[in-house]
Amino acid sequence: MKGIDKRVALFEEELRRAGLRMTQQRRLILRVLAEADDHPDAKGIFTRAFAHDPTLSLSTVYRTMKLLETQGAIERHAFEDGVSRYEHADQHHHDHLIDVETGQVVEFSSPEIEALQAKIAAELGYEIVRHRLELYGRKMPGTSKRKDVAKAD
Amino acid sequence: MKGIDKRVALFEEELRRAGLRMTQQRRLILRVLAEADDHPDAKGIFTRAFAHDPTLSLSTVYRTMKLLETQGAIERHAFEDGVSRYEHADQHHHDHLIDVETGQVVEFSSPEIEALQAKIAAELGYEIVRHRLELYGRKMPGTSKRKDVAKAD
DNA sequence: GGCTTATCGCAAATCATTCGCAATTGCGTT
DNA sequence: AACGCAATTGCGAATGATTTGCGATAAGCC
Repeated sequence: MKGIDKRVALFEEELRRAGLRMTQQRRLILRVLAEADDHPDAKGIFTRAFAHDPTLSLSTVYRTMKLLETQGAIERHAFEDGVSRYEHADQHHHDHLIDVETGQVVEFSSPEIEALQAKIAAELGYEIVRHRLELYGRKMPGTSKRKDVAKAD
Repeated sequence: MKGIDKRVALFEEELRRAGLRMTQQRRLILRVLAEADDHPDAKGIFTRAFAHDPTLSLSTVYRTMKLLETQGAIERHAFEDGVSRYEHADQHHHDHLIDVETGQVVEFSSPEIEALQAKIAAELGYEIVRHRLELYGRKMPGTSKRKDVAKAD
């Protein structure tokens, strides 16, 4: 609740700097995103925001997501279900593990894997611009470790 | 040229076993796929096959790709451009490095990364069912290493 | 050769996402 | 507080990849 308003204000500044406007719908979508602890898709964001403002349109959600992405405020991911899912980008880099049964998304990061990726790319004569790493797994019985758990819709 | 016919024959057996038929169009698509050393999408496969049989339809290509995928004869990949690309599945497992400038796809495999993935998943209480690893990179000047290079359309 | 039904070609249907455009609304300026 | 204009919105239509319904065609078994 506290960090959210600050983030919205910061974003408004960035917009202004680019000659853009902080509209009611952008403010609303931003709030929905900030309150989300999962990886919602456009329709999911629209549904949540629509509850607060029934005049909002899905097009505006898509347009805003694109804007937020180019501004670097959010990250877009396309998992195997084909739709684009979003999450705010104020955190450290991480990859995703998707529970094939529930669709739940668990975040993780591994400097070792990143290092190996860079090494492999270098061996092939490339430098990495970005990467996509998704693990699709099934919960093992008996184990109960936790870490940055976030569920998808 | 030799292995192709054999592979087609093997596939025909599998089809028959499932009560399905080896049609002209399936034979043709299979041949196109076997001759491809890249990762073509449905339209690309259609174009190549259409050159040999102008009565072929794109629907048939899509239907055949789905069939081949469920039969495990091919693998489908959806890189960042959004379209599904296919490659025959008779090779060892590998991941992909995509040249962000040319779209060229380089294949590689890393037992170390696979091991790390399994370890990470286990720590989170999961066992991996499958994964998706794509590196997007840019060719480094001066370096000239090669390895399993395959270009996209 | 004939029969059954899997498969095909075609056009229409989906689905997520984008776009065109007229109506609206931020917001810097009076 | 009102003005003016470009940025933005909502809506519906357009897109592009992929799927599907259906009548016509052709595998494969007798």
